[in-house]
Amino acid sequence: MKPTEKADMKYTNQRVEILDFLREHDGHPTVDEVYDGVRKKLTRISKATVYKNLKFLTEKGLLEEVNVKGVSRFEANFIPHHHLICRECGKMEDFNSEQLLDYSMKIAEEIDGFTIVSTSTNFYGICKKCMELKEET
Amino acid sequence: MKPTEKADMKYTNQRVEILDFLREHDGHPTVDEVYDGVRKKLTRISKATVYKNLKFLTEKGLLEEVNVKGVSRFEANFIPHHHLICRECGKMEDFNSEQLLDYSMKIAEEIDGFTIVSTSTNFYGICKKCMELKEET
DNA sequence: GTTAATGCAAACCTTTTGCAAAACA
DNA sequence: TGTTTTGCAAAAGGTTTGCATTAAC
Repeated sequence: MKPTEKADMKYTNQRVEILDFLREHDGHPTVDEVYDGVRKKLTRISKATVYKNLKFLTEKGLLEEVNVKGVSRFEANFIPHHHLICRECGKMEDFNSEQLLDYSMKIAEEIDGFTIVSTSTNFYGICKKCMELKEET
Repeated sequence: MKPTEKADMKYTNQRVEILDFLREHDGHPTVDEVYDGVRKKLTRISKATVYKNLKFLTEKGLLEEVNVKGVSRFEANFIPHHHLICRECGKMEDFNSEQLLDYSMKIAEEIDGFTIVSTSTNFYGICKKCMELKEET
């Protein structure tokens, strides 16, 4: 959590459940997945509330929005990291490499016209499951 | 262009103009920017045609779709490269570093459960223009 | 001459908004 | 109690689809 962004916000049940859900699911859930997940505990939550909170929490800096194949996904992991992305099914996993972060930030020093504050590398390929499906045919 | 993807497609005026436009504009145009740009030459083109073609050409592998702040953007540059992304305005520029590509692919060799075929690093920060705007206030 | 692509309008999401009621601090 | 947030329903955006017409090969 970014301390500077704490501000005056109310920790409603809905908000807490959404944050908890995202902290427990690091597979970068979509809006619908968050909605379905949170609804198991808060059966009466509306999708508008999910939308409002995902937007709000992203603006506050408590969540990060990423996008794969045109679909918004959310994550609560603020430790800088990389992503493994399946070109077939859109699945997205976190991948850590301190080495690569360091290397990228070093390269960032050469960049003009942009003040770089962070980097993240996407690794594109095919996940195990999709690979197996391909081999079957 | 990926030769394997050439297949049987018709090179209509609309399609050619969309491809040309994207090849001449490496600033990762949005759908609306493509539409506005192409309409200067083909005044009667419909937005549905732009949507259909952007989708079709992306599936054929002639375009790549990227996403910044929830907005789809398209590019025709298939030489592996990185991106400089402004967290303020969403502007996106290409950035080349053969070094970093090599380094990332080397790291990719360690990855289990994903067969990695390419990598791309995003450099996040603030562009010159947004930085100046911030300093004014 | 066939087949594929266009343009228009309608249909379809997905996301946002307005507002009274409820929940938080 | 005052302010923020919720939930609902309606509105707004963005994207896709159906189909007759037109263009490409």
